[in-house]
Amino acid sequence: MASRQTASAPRAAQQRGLDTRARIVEAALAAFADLGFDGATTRDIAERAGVNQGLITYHFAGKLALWQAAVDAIFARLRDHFAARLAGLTEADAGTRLGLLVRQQVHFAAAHPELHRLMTHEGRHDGPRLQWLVERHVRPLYELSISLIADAQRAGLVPQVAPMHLHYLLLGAVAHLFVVAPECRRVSGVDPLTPAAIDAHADALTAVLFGLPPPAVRAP
Amino acid sequence: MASRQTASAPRAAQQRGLDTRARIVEAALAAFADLGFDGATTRDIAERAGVNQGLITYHFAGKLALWQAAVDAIFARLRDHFAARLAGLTEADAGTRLGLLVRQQVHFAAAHPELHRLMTHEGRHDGPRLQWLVERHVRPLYELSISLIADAQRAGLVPQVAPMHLHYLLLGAVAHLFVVAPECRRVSGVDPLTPAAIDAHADALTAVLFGLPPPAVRAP
DNA sequence: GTCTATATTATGATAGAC
DNA sequence: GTCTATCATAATATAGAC
Repeated sequence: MASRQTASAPRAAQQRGLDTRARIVEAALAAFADLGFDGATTRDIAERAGVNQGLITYHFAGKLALWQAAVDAIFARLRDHFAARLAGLTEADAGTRLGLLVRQQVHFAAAHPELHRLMTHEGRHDGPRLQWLVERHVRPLYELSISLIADAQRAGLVPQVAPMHLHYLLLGAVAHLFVVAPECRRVSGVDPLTPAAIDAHADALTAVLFGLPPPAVRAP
Repeated sequence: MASRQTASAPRAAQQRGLDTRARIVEAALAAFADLGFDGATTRDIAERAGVNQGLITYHFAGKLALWQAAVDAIFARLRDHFAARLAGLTEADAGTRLGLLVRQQVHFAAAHPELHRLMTHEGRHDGPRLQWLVERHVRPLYELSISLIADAQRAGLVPQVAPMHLHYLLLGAVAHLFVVAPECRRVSGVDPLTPAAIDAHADALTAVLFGLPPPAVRAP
């Protein structure tokens, strides 16, 4: 990496650089999720991160490289979330597994709406950015999702329709409420980001999906 | 309106102006749905409409007024769609009515993905534009949706959860596939905008929602 | 590593010819 | 009604001081 110093260089300056880099990535993630690639400006990102605009060019090759770093960060967060909460669940039956997975998706979407906001920006135009995003992050998750849905179908837990449709149907059902949270607040008066509303949304989704009341094992 | 001529003025020029105006609104709708208010440029809109950029300033007070005209146009299309296809269905039972309504929403979202693309752009930031959008267009539709959901719940057709959650859950489930159609094409190889895929999505949604195979009465 | 200053391009809006 | 030309502003990226 261009900003990495040699082994004999002062550690303090190196550490400071990494912190700044992380703060820039965090600000970039928020900005890109809010406004999309073209809508977000490097000036705004620098301001959100509390640094000068010139520093972005120092730490990243350009706006695209910064966007890629932000995308990597949010997908890493997604993997961490599910690795931490669904580990050692391979022995549970397919129904319990899918139910918890769906609840965890709702909780993640509420805690990190940046992911779906980013995806709804990028998913609508084909091009080099979408190609990179799909090959690097989306495809593995999509294939995992499809195989889990097929498992649940073999167990008779969800309708026997094409898994692709079930996948996108669930994705939209899980996340749309949190993507348009300000609209929901205005039209209904309810803030969907409160813990009670998040749980209510997970309950609604599992009730619709399984035609049943929510499972006894609740998500943390 | 500033462009309206007096009664004695030539009708041909007036008609030409209205046609141009309509073409600009159409191009603006596509651009705003694709890129959002800030991302879309008046130059791009003028180019898509095949007119000069200066004409936009002549026909509309500014970018905001053009955006409002585009929003009015897509919501008028929504009302026309449902007025034409669900008229005289008040005698049908609540189940048939809700099933057909959901199928029609899928068909509309596929035929006019601009509506949900617009809403997912505007719904995420509060401000004057969202306020205008909600008060003018969203609130009446939201209240209609909530009352239809409550009807279906009284008939025992859908789970007894808060109608607001069911509303946003359905909206996302209906439209997300079409909003991110390019992503779907890349990751799954399926074009969601083909008639077969649209029907398959409607089938999947009704199967999940009612826990049943699709109804005998199919949407046209 | 961080900042200031600036070159270059593209935006929304306007003025005025036809 | 429609077009060309242009202004003022704000964008990304760069150069160079500290």
